[in-house]
Amino acid sequence: MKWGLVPHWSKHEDNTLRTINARSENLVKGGGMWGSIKGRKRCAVPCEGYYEWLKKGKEKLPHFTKRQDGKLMLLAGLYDCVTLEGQTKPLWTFTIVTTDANEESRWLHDRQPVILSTDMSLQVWLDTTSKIWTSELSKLVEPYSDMNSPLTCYQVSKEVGKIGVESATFIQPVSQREDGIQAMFAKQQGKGSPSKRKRSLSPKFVEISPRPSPSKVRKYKEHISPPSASTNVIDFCEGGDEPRKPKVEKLNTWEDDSETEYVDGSSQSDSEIPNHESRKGKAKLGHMKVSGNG
DNA sequence: CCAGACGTTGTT
DNA sequence: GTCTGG
DNA sequence: CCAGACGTTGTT
DNA sequence: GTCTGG
Repeated sequence: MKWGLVPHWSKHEDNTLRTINARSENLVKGGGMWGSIKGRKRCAVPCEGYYEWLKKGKEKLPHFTKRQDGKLMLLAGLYDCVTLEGQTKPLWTFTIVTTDANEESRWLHDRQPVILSTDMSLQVWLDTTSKIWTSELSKLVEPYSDMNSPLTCYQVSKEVGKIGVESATFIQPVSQREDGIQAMFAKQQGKGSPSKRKRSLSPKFVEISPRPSPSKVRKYKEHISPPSASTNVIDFCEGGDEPRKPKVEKLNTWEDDSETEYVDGSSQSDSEIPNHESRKGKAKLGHMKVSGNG
């Protein structure tokens, strides 16, 4: 299952219609490419939270938003499945529904994923038996306002924005990293030889694979990548109920190949679309399970 | 009728 | 798939 | 050090 | 190619 929904009527890979987000306004409005999907193929996307880049002039400061209670967040999503011409394997993809940012998070960005915070909302969203969009669903995709499940948001390391680098530590507050005790300690240790300093200053993350050169990445973006931008970058983790430390089962590598499991017990290899996309979506950081009918 | 469009966020 | 414009 | 940016109009 | 921000 890959982030970036490819509609089931697609013949070939079409990056312009591979959407990472679906605007709730367009679901409510009706018509368009969501018409044939929104009534039948809704899913929930579990994650620790989502990244958003605060634009401060020229600066782009990544922030992480999550539930204050530390439980997994469930985002409203749509999914689809298509076997493209010349392919044998079906391609499973999903998109995340966005809505206006609520007042509390508007300082950060004008959009926000739709968060399913109650059993009720989850049930309603995942119930596709009617196969149609209802006014009840339209209510669900309004800006987040569940006072019983408050969110929290804080700045995180800019490392998260680097191509080809992944770490569960990216969801930690920047105050505990760049400015914090760890960094101080690292600097002290490095006082001696330059080589030691270099080593001790950057164990903030584990570099999994060689970072491609900017030019390569640029080419890669131009030719292969899905929509050039994503607002909501998600770290997916294993499903579950208990709050826990982010557990990274399988970090992305440039030639990563992971399996996605589905509720029906089947699984699919994720090898076709290489890392740039997963890097954008971080959809392969750990395993993701998709709930819903189909 | 048929061909063509259908999307999102934002340079992560 | 489904709607719209020509 | 090295990844990433590298522009211009704007006001009409 | 070259500069700069982190």
